[in-house]
Amino acid sequence: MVAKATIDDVAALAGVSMKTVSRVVNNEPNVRAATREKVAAAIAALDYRPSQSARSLAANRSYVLGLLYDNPSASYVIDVQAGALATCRRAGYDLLIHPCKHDSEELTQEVLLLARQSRVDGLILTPPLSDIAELVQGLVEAQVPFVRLSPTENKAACPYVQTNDQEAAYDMTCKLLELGHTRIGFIAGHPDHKAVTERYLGYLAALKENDLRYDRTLVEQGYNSFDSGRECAARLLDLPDAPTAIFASNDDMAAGVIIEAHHRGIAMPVELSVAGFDDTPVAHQIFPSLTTVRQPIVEMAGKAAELLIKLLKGKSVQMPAAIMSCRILERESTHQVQP
Amino acid sequence: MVAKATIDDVAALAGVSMKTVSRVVNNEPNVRAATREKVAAAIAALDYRPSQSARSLAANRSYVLGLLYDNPSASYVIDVQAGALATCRRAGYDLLIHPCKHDSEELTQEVLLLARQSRVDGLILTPPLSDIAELVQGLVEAQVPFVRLSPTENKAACPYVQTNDQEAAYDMTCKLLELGHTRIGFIAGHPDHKAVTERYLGYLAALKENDLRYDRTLVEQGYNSFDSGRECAARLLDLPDAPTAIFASNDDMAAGVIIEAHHRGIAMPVELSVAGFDDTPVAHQIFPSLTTVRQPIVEMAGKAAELLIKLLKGKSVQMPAAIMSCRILERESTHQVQP
DNA sequence: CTGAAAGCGCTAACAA
DNA sequence: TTGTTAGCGCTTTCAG
Repeated sequence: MVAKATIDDVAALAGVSMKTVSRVVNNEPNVRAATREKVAAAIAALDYRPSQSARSLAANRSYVLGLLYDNPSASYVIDVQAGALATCRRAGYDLLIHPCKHDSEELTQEVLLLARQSRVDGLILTPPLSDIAELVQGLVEAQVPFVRLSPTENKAACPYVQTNDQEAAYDMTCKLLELGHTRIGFIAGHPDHKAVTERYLGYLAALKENDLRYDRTLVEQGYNSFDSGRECAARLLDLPDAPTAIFASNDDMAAGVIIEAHHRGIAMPVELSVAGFDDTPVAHQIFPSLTTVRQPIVEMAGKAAELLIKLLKGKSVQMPAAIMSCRILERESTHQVQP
Repeated sequence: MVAKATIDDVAALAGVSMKTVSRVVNNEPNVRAATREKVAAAIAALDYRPSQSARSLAANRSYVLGLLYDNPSASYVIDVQAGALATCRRAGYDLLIHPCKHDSEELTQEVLLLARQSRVDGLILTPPLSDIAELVQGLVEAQVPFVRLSPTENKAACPYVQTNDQEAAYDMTCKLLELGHTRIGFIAGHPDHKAVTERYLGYLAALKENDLRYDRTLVEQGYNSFDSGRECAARLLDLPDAPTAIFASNDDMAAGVIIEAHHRGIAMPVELSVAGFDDTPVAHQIFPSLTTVRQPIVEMAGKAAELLIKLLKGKSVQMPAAIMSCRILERESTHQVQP
């Protein structure tokens, strides 16, 4: 490897002090335009690249954000990563990923270590970690800067980004009602995953709004997985008075519904309408393709990283920080109820 | 944040020198057991955590590995990340993710920057980046340590990990032949993605081995995506003498085949057998569930990280470094040919 | 607007 | 087996 130029080399070549070079590199004010150009030329000539480790040690910041998640959906995680990274790159930050177990005993300690070792300057939490009270509490106490995606509790703890997904669940339910369905099955999300379970509230609100009585047998407890969706669907379809539409709290479970219906020879969407939530890749790779809700995950994560960086710069961030909109995607799996 | 203890504090409390503490922390030899314990006690008492930035600067290594990828399959990327991270954690490393564009002009420069800024000590390249000659060349020249997953070219450049996936493609084709299929359509992978396109060789070898003449019209050029798979399927199914089985080079394209067949009212697997490759989540979320090939991706990535860390420690790594085995998963989408 | 000096917290090289 | 002395390459502080 070619010997790397240091800030001293640049300073010498430009005929200025180290500090001036530092100012130019960091876009600090108080440098004459002419000086700035001279330094820029020297930097270019030497192909100088600041050492991150030296910067980190001296400035006591790593210029790295940590992304925490415990989510089995690969597409969700990839989207969050992509959004966060896009912002990071623009701002000169890198992203350290840190998958973990939301039910681990040592979760808080493990995460605090990241900050204590000065590996990350701040953290982005995604559901269901956004709602782990102990973790949130621990970060607040240790004064580690962080932002959350889709938290449902203790929203004052830190800035956050969320969507109107409860409203979208309401709209989706209304759409099914408009199609003439009166018996709409619902598959709830994993109890530990608040952001998903709250979609249930949208379902309930829509029923109430339309004066439909709430039938407890139409609601099944799922666990966000394909298999759990399939099991819930089996129970719903076994009902003497089975639903004509099933709304699952996420796409994986909705896919389970569709597969279970296929195996029973139920024609979709004519005999059964199915709706999901998330617009994961499976939603359009399945037959019939799934009517679902798309959240702007990439944008949310980008916004979250943006808020975090703002926070790191000491700027105050007003809360609630950002609420973004979901969109219903009507595809093949929903249909007018049959007489 | 509580004032963090430094190595000096530990040394003072333990009544030894800074260097001895350093030795204990880094598990270096030449410390008496008693001293080691004394230091360990002091570390525990102060809850001392070494600063990564200071370590990085002094030792000139970041203890961070970089993971490079340009792969649209979320599940593939997540699996690679999981495998690499598992190894990293055991070895005290962190993982920086770096998605990029394999056809970008500045790819090599951009990647070299990561190493030059001392952000990463070494890199893991995944397909299709494993086969970007300029990038590989650039890393070799800059003496940046790296390992590759599933490279097909210039294998002497660095250690690598691969699977016997060409053999698996051969086996899968044989399996279809055994089921009585003689007209087996094949959907090739994206030309830029060598690791996928080479599966075609397995298909060809199986035909040859079984004395089946090669029919050019049965082979379609796909681009790894669901949509391209669907388009290829449409062309194959439009053939006057359409195939009774279609083998797609990956699951996304196979899913496209299944959906296209559904829309044409073709009963699967009775009228058409479909096989894929990769065992992505869609493979079992689709109807009929997909017969496919599972590569041990998590293990491969773990092994790759292991090799890289070995390399960083100056140990020599023999090449070819590791070849891992694929497994065919027979599910619902393949069936005896109909008379 | 610019610069000199003093570290950041650790490891490396060398002594003892 | 242990300790001492120098830095690593930057940013910060404070002086000009």
